Amino acid sequence: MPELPEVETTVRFLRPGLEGRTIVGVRAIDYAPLVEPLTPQRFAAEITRRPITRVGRRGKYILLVLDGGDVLSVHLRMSGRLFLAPPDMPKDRHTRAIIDLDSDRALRFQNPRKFGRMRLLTPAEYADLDDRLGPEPLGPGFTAAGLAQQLHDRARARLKPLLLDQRFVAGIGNIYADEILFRAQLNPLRQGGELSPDEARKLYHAIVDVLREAIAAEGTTLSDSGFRFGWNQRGQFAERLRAYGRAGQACPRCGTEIERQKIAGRSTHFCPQCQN
DNA sequence: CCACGATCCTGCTAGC
DNA sequence: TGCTAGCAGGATCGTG
Repeated sequence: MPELPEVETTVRFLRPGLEGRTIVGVRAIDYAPLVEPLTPQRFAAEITRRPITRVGRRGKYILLVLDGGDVLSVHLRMSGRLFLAPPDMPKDRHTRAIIDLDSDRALRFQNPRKFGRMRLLTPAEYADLDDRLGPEPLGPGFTAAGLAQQLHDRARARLKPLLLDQRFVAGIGNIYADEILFRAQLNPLRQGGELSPDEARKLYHAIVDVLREAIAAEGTTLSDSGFRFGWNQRGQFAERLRAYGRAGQACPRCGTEIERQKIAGRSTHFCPQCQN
């Protein structure tokens, strides 16, 4: 569930409750890989008593910048939720960590599938992470000319796996990749190098516009177990999806049936008529 | 360089 | 209605 718009929505709701607060303890870490390579005890000891100076996002990573410059990064992967709750709220079976603060809220991490990860990074380690990620699609460094160059550099790769590649552009996942290609009227099997300058520009604007609109709608919640932010609120973008999850339904642009096909190992939804 | 499949996990649901 | 196989928003690694 969590792609850039969902992570950004999460960050916006966490920020007021986290910035300026100090971590006073860590509870409920029930499986080691969550905080590897540290042990849960070591992880807790390392972050306890440290003030949070800033809350940010890079791609799909949530970043808590600690006093001194170390970064606590949180990746929600497929099923993670991160929210502020009363410290004494009973933990359910998906609660994987509770970070206590010097306030009346605690930061709670829920993660049914245990794919999510938290890591304490030194500034140098964060710089490495930053280097491994492509441009922020909503940042000043992402331009139409830059994207055209990147498409040239990755000329033989298909568009769908390209958009999913976090080194290409940071933050796009399966839902928004399909929505972006629908918006740009590009077939997911097209190769980066074969796009005309006009098509590359369309792709650029589709990336920016779809992500902005999804953030404005506070993300996509597809099911009861899907993405939530704040106090269990749902995102509103699901009702505005035009390709993802709509296999067999009429294309909202031309009426042709939306097709579903496995590409890059991921279910891919597109209009065979107007994405050609 | 690129595609593909396996892997890490658990919950949900489509189909029988 | 009840069961179960297969699929799911992510990322990484090994193979060909």
